[in-house]
Amino acid sequence: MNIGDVADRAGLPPKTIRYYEDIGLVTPHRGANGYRAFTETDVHKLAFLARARTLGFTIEDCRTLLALYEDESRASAEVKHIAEEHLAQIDEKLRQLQQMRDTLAHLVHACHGDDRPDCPILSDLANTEAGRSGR
Amino acid sequence: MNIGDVADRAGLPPKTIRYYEDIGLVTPHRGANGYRAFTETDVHKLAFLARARTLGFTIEDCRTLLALYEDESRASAEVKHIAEEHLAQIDEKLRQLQQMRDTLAHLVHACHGDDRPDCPILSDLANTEAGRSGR
DNA sequence: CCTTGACCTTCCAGTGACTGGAACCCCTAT
DNA sequence: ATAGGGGTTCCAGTCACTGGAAGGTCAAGG
Repeated sequence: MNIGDVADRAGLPPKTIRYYEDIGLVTPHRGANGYRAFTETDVHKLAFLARARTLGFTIEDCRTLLALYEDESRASAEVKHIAEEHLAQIDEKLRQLQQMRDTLAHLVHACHGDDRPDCPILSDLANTEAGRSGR
Repeated sequence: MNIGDVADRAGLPPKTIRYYEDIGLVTPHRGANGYRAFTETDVHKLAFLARARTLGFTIEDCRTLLALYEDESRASAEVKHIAEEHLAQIDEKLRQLQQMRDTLAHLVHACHGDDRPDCPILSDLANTEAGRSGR
């Protein structure tokens, strides 16, 4: 199968698939014309990667997960460990983002947003000390 | 003032301050020895930038916000507009992250995580169709 | 005066995970 | 023969820094 069809089926742009080959995540064979010739297994792997990426795993995590997937004698504990670490990072990021959101929402709410120059948002940015803790 | 002290006061690494000069966010003068000589105004600007960055504004947003801050005849509506767009992006990102988190938490919960190979996490990744919608 | 160590300078390269674009080749249909 | 829609490689750019090398400067202590 050619890269375009694989892209459609795996849900990844051709560019990304070429990139994944570059970094050794997939190793499709080549046809006589120099085109990449993907097998069903390749497509399956790429779909696996696409799904793992949408769950936010890093490429290196994906590499490991793929290896575990192909290792029939894996321990599920290993997979779970990776997922748990990732989950913890997501939680941390969520916490930070939520904090940002709260502060920002508060500031946006406080700004009247008309043609006058007074602006609580700029005031907050300017005053390193003021209005930082507690919200 | 030298860059190290400014770094301490503004809460930014020296490297970052040099980078900000590179991209034209601050333009400190130079002393006879070639060292950057920062004024109080520079420090204030850098603290402003540091705060804006912790709120997640892009560098380009920061540039605009700084310009607005220094423009006494600004309209607060302009500031508010930038903040609202940014807030919307944060909300979108939060939504995506939360979705990721939910799916991932579900999978982690379902995986027994022992030395056996069976693993719902890998199963999910492998089956593009299954178990995708609804959780 | 010399040295030590902490600071400062510039410049180059790398990060993560792609993405855009140029220049070129190949295949199929008309 | 040609037109189009594939495919190929390679290089550069994204974002906001960050690390490191190679070298200049300054204040304090011996």
